[in-house]
Amino acid sequence: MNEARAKREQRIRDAVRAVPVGRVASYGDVARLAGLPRGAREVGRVLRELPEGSDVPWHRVVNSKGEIRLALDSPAGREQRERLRAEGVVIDRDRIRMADYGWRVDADMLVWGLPPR
DNA sequence: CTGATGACTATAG
DNA sequence: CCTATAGCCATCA
Repeated sequence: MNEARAKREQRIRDAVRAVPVGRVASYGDVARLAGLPRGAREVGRVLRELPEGSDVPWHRVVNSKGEIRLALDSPAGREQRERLRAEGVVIDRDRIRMADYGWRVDADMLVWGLPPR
């Protein structure tokens, strides 16, 4: 029905799947990784629509300031904090220090000995 | 088509 | 840190 849309959504989910355990990425980061530099908002929509039990690590996506945007008291909000803490991500005063846990694609690639570019 | 919406973001004060 | 403002863009009523 809507090929283009399905394709974009798939790319966004794949980009989120690329975020390593114990690291987080912003909506904008994910959008860029998915080839949609202006698609931060769409990333949010796609995550919001993920089916229960999806293998997409949606909890590793936060805003550019390192804040979790789901309500603190909501089930999903608690779930996100829970999962992140379980992965070793420190949430200090309701936010995550991106300097420490933000996924730096280039640096990680070097560490993993991947694409030189 | 129009206007409202929003798991967004950058910038200015 | 906070508020305001302005871009952004797919989606929906």
